[in-house]
This record gives sequence, structure tokens and C-alpha cells, in this order.
Amino acid sequence: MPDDDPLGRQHWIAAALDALVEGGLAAVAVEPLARVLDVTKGSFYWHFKGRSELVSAVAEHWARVGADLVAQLAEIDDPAERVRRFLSLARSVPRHVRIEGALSAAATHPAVAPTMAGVVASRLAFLEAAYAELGCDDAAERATVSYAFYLGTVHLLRTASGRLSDHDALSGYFERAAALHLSSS
Amino acid sequence: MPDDDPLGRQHWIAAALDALVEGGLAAVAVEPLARVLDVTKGSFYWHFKGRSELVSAVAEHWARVGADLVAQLAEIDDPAERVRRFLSLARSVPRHVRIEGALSAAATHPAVAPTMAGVVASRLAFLEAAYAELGCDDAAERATVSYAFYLGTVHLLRTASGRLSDHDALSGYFERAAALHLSSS
DNA sequence: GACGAACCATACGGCAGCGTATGGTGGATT
DNA sequence: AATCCACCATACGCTGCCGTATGGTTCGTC
Repeated sequence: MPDDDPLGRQHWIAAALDALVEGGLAAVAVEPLARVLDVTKGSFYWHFKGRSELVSAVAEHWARVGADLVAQLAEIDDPAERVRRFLSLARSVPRHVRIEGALSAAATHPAVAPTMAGVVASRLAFLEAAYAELGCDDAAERATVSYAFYLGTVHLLRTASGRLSDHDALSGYFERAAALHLSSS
Repeated sequence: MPDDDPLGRQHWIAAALDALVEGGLAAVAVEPLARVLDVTKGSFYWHFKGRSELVSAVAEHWARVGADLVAQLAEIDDPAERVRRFLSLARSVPRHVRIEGALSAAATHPAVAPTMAGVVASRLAFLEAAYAELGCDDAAERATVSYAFYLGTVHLLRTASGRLSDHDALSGYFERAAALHLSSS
């Protein structure tokens, strides 16, 4: 958990995150990153076994940050508010969400899929627990529905951000979504 | 609009669709497809200017099929039923949805983005019209929320199909989702 | 049965990224 | 001051894909 990595590793990971946001997972490539960092591949292959080790390091970095965010939400007493805040994560942590969008687009990549599966499971558990606390007998289904909405929102923000751009409209959007998802059946 | 293409084109597009479903857009590559079709690149570059022409042809093929599906739904009188049927498209046309998942994952690709934008706009219009018919004053927001759910479901089916696998659970999932989305605010 | 067009094979050059092998270099250690 | 190690540079070969150039082959057409 603590960043006991030799300093250079984090350096590469940071650059990879930037490239990921800009050009997707395909842009997380050794030689282009080396050019950006003004360094040669010799450095990279000192710190990493190969490209896929970098990719999974990036994925796990993202997963850790995301887990921290959800852990903060878990402190909230009111389960409805927990759901609301979870759904609007897409607005409150834009960079993290852009990273997530790029990783989601590459969710089938072998170096991403395992981490991604863990994150999905943990988030569904988080949502299901909240809905269970709210007394829903269909907590699992509702959790999946809510998470699907969250995923779609992340995707829309990544690909059609024009449609969710202005900040006021975004607030309305998330309020409306939360109201619908929390409505009693 | 009519398929006036010389026959060989469709041949390549069909193979590209298979590859797309299997390995994502990266698998839509000229030389691998040629191997599968047991033919050489000479054929490909006769029918297409280059790879991106194939990619956009694939995207537009998908868009046409999808538009037909939505056009069928538009015939339904009851707007609520229209929404229900739209949301559960993900279940009723599995192959089309797998193609859509792969294309969505590559939505930022230059040869996909324009087509994708058109599809998003047309579907949002479809949903917004339905919600407006239902008397919702927040039809646009609800349409976006519903479409985000749809996108997320497609994504889950592609990447975590284990969580939505059994057919009975799927029915419950879509019923629950439709009920929530159609609940009056 | 020559002709042209549609279609495909052959063969080539090029590029970009991956990974390896090996040789510096600077700073801490003793 | 010699040594060692973490760290990076240099230089190379390899693979996989793209795109082009050009030469067959099989037709229908006259």
C-alpha cells in the first residue's frame, strides 16, 4: 500500500496516466513515453519487466485511488446519501473519471481485466449494502442498475462530453438520476 | 442506403464484424482478416481505400442495423412500452449489442466517432420524445439518464457478463430498471 | 478470339513499437 | 581511492501491420 517504489517507477506511471487520458491505452507505449520523459527505453526496462507490467501498474494505481474515494463515502451514515454521492463521483473527481473511462474502454485487456473485475465487485457490494440498509428487498438488482448508470455516465462524459457539459445541467442530471434510482418501487 | 456494394465488400465487412466481436477494433486489421478469408491484401485494397474505410464501413453498417431496430420500436403506441423495449434491446439482440460494445469501447477512434455521435443523438431524441409523450417536463434529462443506463448495461454485458448471465435474472434486471426509469418524479 | 474490366496474387518497402544486450556514469559505501 | 550498485544511454534485431506497384486470371462483350 505505501509507495515504497523506487522513485523512477512512479515517474513512468504518472506519464502513462497522462498518455492514457489523452490517447487511450494504446498511447501507453514505451517508446512514446520515453520521448515525453526525455529518457530512453533503458530506463523503462530497468523499472518494469515489460509493457504489460506498466499497464497493470496503472490499472492498480487507479483502483487504489478509486477504493479510497469509495472508502470515504462509506463513512457517510445515510445510505441514500451514500448512493447519491457515489453516482455523482463522475462529476466530483473529473481526472480520476477520465482515467476510468479510458481503462473501461480497454477493460478486456489482459493486464486490466483482473483489476477491473475486482473494482466492479467491490462497488456493486458497496451499492448493494446501501440499498439493503434502505430496506430494499431487491438490493442486488438495484445496485447493478445504479452501477450501469454510473458506467454509462462515465462513458458519456468521455465520448460525448458536449451533452453533459455545462455545470448547472450536470447538477440537475445527477439529482434527477439519484431521485429515480432511490425511488421506492 | 441500398446495398449497392459490389459483393466482395460485404464479405470483408462480415469478417470484420466477427473480428470486432472477438478482439475489439484492434482486431479489425487487414492482414489478419485476409488470412481468415484465405485471400490476400490485394483483394482488400481493391475494395477499400485503406483500413479506416473498412472501420467506418463497419460502424455505418452497425448504425444502419441499429436504426432499423429503433425504427421498429417507434411503431409502438405506448411510449412507456417503447422505453421498456428500448432498454431491453441489450437482451433481445445479443450480437448487435456485442458489436455495439466493441464499437463503444473505440468510440474515440476517428473513423467511428462521427457515426457514433449520430447514433447517440438519434437515440436520445427517441427517448426524449417518449418521455415527453408521457408528460415529463424533464424529458431531456430522463432520456440521458436512461441512455446512460443502457450504455452501462451494454458495457457490463461485454466485460462482466458473468454478473448478468442467467436469463431469468436478466429479465428481472430489465423489469426493475424500466420500473425505476419510468417512475414519476 | 482479341479486348477490357473486375478481381486477386506476388512481392516489395516502410514504419512503429517491443524487448535485449551491453556499456557508461555518478554517488554512496568501506 | 577502489568498489559497487542503482540508473540510464546506445545500439541492435525482431515482429506485425500498413500501403503500393505490378503482374496474372477469369470473365463477359463485340
